[in-house]
Amino acid sequence: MPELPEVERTRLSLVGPVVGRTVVGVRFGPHDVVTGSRKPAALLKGQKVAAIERRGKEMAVLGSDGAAAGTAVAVHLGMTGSLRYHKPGVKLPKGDRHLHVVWELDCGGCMVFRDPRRFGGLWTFPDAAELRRQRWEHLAPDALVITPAELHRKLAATRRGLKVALLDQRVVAGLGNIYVDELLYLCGLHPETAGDVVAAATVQTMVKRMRKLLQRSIAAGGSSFRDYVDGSGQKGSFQHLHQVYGRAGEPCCRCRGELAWLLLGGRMTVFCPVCQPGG
DNA sequence: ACGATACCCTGATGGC
DNA sequence: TGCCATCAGGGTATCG
Repeated sequence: MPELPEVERTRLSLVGPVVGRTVVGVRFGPHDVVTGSRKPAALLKGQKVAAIERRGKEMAVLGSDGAAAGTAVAVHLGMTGSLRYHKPGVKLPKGDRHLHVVWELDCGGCMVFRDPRRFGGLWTFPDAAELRRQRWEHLAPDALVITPAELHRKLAATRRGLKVALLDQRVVAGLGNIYVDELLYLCGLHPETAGDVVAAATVQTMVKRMRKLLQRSIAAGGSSFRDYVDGSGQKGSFQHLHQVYGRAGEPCCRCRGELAWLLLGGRMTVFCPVCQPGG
């Protein structure tokens, strides 16, 4: 469930306590969630954390080895993943089978990757350039960065419905089920509207509203449903501002009509048939 | 190129 | 109280 706003909150909350720290040890849980080298050095042992970046729903923890470039770890939170910093002295629960990787830092604190459902994972690369090339090359521009012209070009190239197209990370990176439904509602667009019939001017409005939506959610700490928390354990509150997601059968905020739902691309899709006509 | 479907996995939920 | 069935969903893979 972590989408762009939740991943960005996680990143922001980790930058302070983790960037600049040196990784003095790496411990692994019982499940292997690492693709690529599992050597401690590949997971930044002995290196300083130089930066934590984000593209779409994906984070990258970049190491630096003195003057030399360090290794790089891509982190995807999947559905239930979290990346958290724990202060020195905080005891991790014993026997937690969902703790997958613990990075011990020179401050005495640690960073922990936990993911019960294991839809997320870690990918190690020799350096940041390799990570970007191998892992991020196929991703579209980030939803906060993409220009209307770029999005229009991608949508014009597909006949798929907007719901399915916007969930595709090769079209725009960072949107998931929640924010796509919210965005289409804000734009008054039916989720089955074919991508290639959307006018450039409409896409321009869409990009504006998308940025506003995502930035508002980031400001509210993201959306917490069951258990999403950021890197410091903080919950978000944007779920209280959702207008359609999770509200099928309830009244539309605008017209008071009943919100409908459809299964599109295997995803529960909630929309207002009156305010989002067509399809 | 697209839609449909299955898979990965576990916690939460609801019925009995 | 407990046991089962069901469901959710991001990404990937496969089939038609």
